[in-house]
Amino acid sequence: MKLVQVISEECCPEVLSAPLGAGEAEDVAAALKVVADPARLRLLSLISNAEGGEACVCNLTEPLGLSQPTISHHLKVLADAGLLAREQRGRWAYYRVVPERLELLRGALVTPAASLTA
Amino acid sequence: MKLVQVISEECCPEVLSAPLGAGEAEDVAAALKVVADPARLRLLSLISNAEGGEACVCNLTEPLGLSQPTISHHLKVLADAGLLAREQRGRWAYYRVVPERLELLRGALVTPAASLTA
DNA sequence: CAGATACATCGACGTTCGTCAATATATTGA
DNA sequence: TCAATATATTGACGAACGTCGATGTATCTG
Repeated sequence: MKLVQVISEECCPEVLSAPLGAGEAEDVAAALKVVADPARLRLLSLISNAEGGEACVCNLTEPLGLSQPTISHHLKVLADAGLLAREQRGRWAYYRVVPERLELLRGALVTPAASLTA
Repeated sequence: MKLVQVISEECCPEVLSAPLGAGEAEDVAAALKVVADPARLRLLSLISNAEGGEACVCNLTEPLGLSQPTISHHLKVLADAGLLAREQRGRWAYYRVVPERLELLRGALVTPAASLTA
């Protein structure tokens, strides 16, 4: 997961605003790929709607119906992409959504018409 | 590619606004997966910035450096997802971006804070 | 220190996906 | 009708990805 660094640094240019270079396209695609997974979308959704806006792994394993290693894996992917913040408290690891990062992703999908409207 | 129908019909709920069900998560993920590919992002970008906002396959093969069948494949994926409109004129097939569909995708990634601001 | 709990990492397996060469289909023009 | 052009479809291959069981690591408790 080396893409993560790239994502954190310069992602994401608006796809429709100017012809996308090969490198830019890969960066944006990598960033979108993180979110283009049902399990990870549900994790974002569940954490965002949890009490206090945060949740530990133990709260997420059951509702998703996936194994604990799988949940941990997805949380790591999301955290590496900057979409989740991780905080260790005792033996629990609490995750919370980083909305700014999601907004950056949204920005990549802006349409020229919508930009003028805003 | 049966997902296409689903996408066209009811996609996409806001991920962070309410706990996402398994089915909804799969729908949104499928819709995002269409866009989470470097070649398809460049196609959207090139077509959007082409003269008249449209382009035929012959104009897209060279700049992407991919084979004609691969370009046709990606165009079909994008068109099936409703992100591109296809029009046959003579022996050429012209594609143009459907901005509304992209906006729908953006809507799925809205953050609660951003919704209030808007 | 020993056991239990919460989470991360590792290694492996099956599936999905992007890509291409080969071929099929369709439209134009001579 | 026949050749040429533009695009779509098919079949196959390799790489990437999601998933799991087994194991490792860290923290708390008695």
